[in-house]
This record gives sequence, structure tokens and C-alpha cells, in this order.
Amino acid sequence: MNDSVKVRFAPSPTGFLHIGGVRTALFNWLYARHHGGKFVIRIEDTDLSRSTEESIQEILESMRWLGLDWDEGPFRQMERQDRHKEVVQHLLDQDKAYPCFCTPEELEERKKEQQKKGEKPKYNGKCRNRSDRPDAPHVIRFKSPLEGTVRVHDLLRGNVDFDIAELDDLIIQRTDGTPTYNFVVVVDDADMGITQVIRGDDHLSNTPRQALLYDSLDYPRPQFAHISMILGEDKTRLSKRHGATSTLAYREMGYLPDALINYLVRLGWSHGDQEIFSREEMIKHFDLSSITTSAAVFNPEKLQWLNAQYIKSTPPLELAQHFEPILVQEGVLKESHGLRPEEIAKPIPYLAERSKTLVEMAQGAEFYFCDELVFDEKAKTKFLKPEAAPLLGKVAEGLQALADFSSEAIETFLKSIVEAEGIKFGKLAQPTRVALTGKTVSPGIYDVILLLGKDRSIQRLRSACEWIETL
RNA sequence: GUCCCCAUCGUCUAGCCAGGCCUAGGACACCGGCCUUUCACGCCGGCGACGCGGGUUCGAAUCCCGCUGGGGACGCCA
Repeated sequence: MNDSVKVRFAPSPTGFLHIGGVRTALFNWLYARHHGGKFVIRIEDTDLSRSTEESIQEILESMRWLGLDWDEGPFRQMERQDRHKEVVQHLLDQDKAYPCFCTPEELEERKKEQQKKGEKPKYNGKCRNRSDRPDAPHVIRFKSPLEGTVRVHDLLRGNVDFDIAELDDLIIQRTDGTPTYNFVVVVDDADMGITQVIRGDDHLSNTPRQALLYDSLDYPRPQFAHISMILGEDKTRLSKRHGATSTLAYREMGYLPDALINYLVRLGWSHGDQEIFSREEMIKHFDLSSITTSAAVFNPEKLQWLNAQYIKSTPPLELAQHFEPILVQEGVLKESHGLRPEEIAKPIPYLAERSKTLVEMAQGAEFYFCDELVFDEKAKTKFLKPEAAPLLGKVAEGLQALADFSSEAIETFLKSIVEAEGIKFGKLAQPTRVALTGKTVSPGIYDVILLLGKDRSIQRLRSACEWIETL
């Protein structure tokens, strides 16, 4: 293991993990795996009012489903409070931080005034030099330098300069004694020995503040790489309205983790013209230098196409383990079905090339797994008509007599009927399809018969005939 | 408003750093055709972009400046 690389994914547990977060996690994971370094998960839960245990579990479950394994953690920042307090005290002792007694209301009012005047809203430094220490609620602010520039070196964008005058004295500890993000992120990254901070570019403007903190704490700064964000179709930040659905929702919609990962890796990263990457290939080729810095729009159609590719190329038995929960979810199978993976995998070869999601696949597999066939009413009235009955009867009879029950034999047999009757193949295939599957859409008709087996096929054909007679 | 980032087909991107090989390549989507027992798959073809204006240069998608546009940040959120 390469000790010189250690990266982290640091989600805040204030909701589910969405696509944007997954991509940040993925890039960190790939960076660690490519360099043989370590990937750690750290839960940024310092906002007590919004963090939930449920979110933490959902985030971790998402990571596991996606196969993004971590080497250390998950650490929780709240468990490191003593350390954070110690560092705050250290800053206080060195006169690099100070208590501020301004109330939120006061601050709010000043902010409004500044905005009215067209100024950048900033703390005015009121408590920066006050010498009294009243026994009143207060926050701790970092005593930022007043002038100069901070140069942040970004691995993807080069040097970015910020005017210190744009910054103000940020709060590092709240009134309730808990530390704030910009402060803990510095302390934790430094303590944990994080070497590269790869995160969304919404953090780029926080970086000068953090850089200043690193400097005044005498910590070496890590390297920074700010990747672009993923935008919704309207080109605004991903939100609940967009594709910012929970990662686990994609699982429910029938997406494969590999497809999602593959889709996401190509958002902002490329390796020539290659579109499909195995994990090994991604790890092998992943490189910060082939990352684009412009924002990417989330495109569900391409994700769906990739999903279809993965459904087609994943071995049936392997696909079965993802397919089974979807079959249950879609009500095709009962939770207590007791079927072995081999049995679940049976219809997959016939369904894979016509399914974009596992949900579609489950619907297509209904005829195979159900005991009682459910008919599509339109299909029934259109194809199960009196003139179809004799044909269906002949198919049933012929199948009964078929010694060699193979796809080829079935084909030869069905074609012989078509020839004898002097009809088009579709005239026979469609009613048969409806009789066997209840739908007008299904795998190839020989495959359907083969899949169902002789007895079930004959039984369904017969009951279709019986139904026609009741007309 | 201030600061920061970004800018190639509708979308993801290659090309840009080391200017000519670019009448700009690939992929998704879309359109047309072929295949065909349904739906698909697949195959073939088509549509479609260097935001604008200045420079630098023999030559610019590529370098520089400005503009415009988009995004982000400006929380006792992360």
C-alpha cells in the first residue's frame, strides 16, 4: 500500500446520497485504488440539528451497493470533539482566534445593510479586538489576516488567487460549543494525514479560508483538486427536483451498480473514445490529468443505455442476484419464493437483450414465474379470436407429440403448420404468444415455448382455446 | 451586488497544455433504412458543435485580451 496517497469521502448525513456525491466518492476511490493508496470515509456530522443516523446508514448502504469499499472509517466528526476543542483552545491561546458576542439577529441586520449598499456581506470585526470577556453566549471566530492574497494551488486548475480582503473572520465554534465545517475539515484532514482533497468545485471558494487555517495551525496543506459539479437538465445545481434522487432509488428503478458507476465516471473524465469500462480498466486508466473542469449535465438516457449494455453483458447467474430483489419488489415473486439462483437466472438470456432496466426485465419475466397468467385485455381481444383456436389446438397437439423438445425442433414444427395452413408466420406466432405470455410482447416464440416447457405450454394453449370457446 | 470557476453537436466527450495531421472524431438521443414471429438487439446511413469580438501568427478549436453566457461561493449548512 502506498502511504503517500490517502484520500477521503466526507459526506454530511443530512439526507440521502445522490448522484453528485457518488461521483465525488468514485473519483476519490479511483484515485486511491489507482495509486494503491487509502480511501477513507468520514461522516461530517457537526450539524447536530440536521444530521441523522438514518442518513448515515443510507449513505453507507449506497456505497456498499456501488462496491465503493473503504479502507478506514467511517469516522464521525462528532466523536472527535475533544480534539477539535483542543485545537480551538490552541488558537485562542495564540491569539489567532477570539470570542464573538454578536447575536445572530445583529449579524443578520448588518448583513442586510451591507447587501443594500451593494457590498459583499462580511463580518465587520466588531469583537476582534475587544478586551472584555463577558459571561455571555458567544462563538469563536478565527482571526484572519487582514490583507494580502491567498494562493490556492488546484491540481486541475492551477493557481487560484483570492484577495484576503474578500474573506472575513469565520466562525470556528458555535454558541453550543460544536465546531463548524471549515474548521473541522482542516483539523481532521490534517490529523488523518489526507494527502489529496478531491471534492466538488462548490468548495473552491471555501479553500482560501481553509488554507489560511492550515497555515496558522502550521499544518502542511494537502493538495486540492476541485472537480466540476453535475448539473440537472435545466443546467442548475442538482436538487431533489432533478436526478438528485437517492442512489438507492436507482437500485429500485432497476439499475445495475456497474452501469451507474460507468455512467458517472464518464462525467468529467475520459480515456480517449472509450465508453464502457470495467472497474479494473477504470482503476488502471484513472488520472486527474484527464478530468475536465467544466460542469456536466446529467443525462438519464445515456445512463439507461449503459444499463442495457451491462444487462446484456453480465453473466445470467451473476445478474440473478440483482434481479431477484427486483422480482420481489415488482410483485412477480413472493418474498418466500424459495427459488435457487439458477432458477432465477433461467429466463435472463431471453430477456436481457430487450430490457433496459431490471424492472422492465421483471415485467417481461412475469409469464415465466407466474402460476396464473394475467392477460393484457387488448392483446386478448385482438389475437384470441375464434379463428385462432384451431391453430392453437394444433400447436398444443404437435408439441405433445414432439420427441425432441429443442428450439430447432419447435421451429421446424411451427413452420410446418404455417406451411400446411398457407398463412403468414405472424398469424400463428402472435396468438400463440398471447396464449403463452398474456402479452403481445415477449421473447422469441420458440424461446418462450422452450422456457415454459412442454407441459406448461400445452396447458396454456389449451386454456386459451377453452377461453375462446366461451366467446 | 462582490469574488471564484467554466465555455466543442440537444447531452457526455476527443482534440487544446507542446498552433498546421480538424472540410473537428466518438458515444447517447433523434431521423431514415436493413434484419424480423412481437418488442427489442444488432448493422448501415443521416442530422448536428469550436458562444461573440479583437489580437498574436504564414496559419488558431487550440495562445492572449475583452464581452457575453452558464455555474458556484458569500450561513452559528456541509
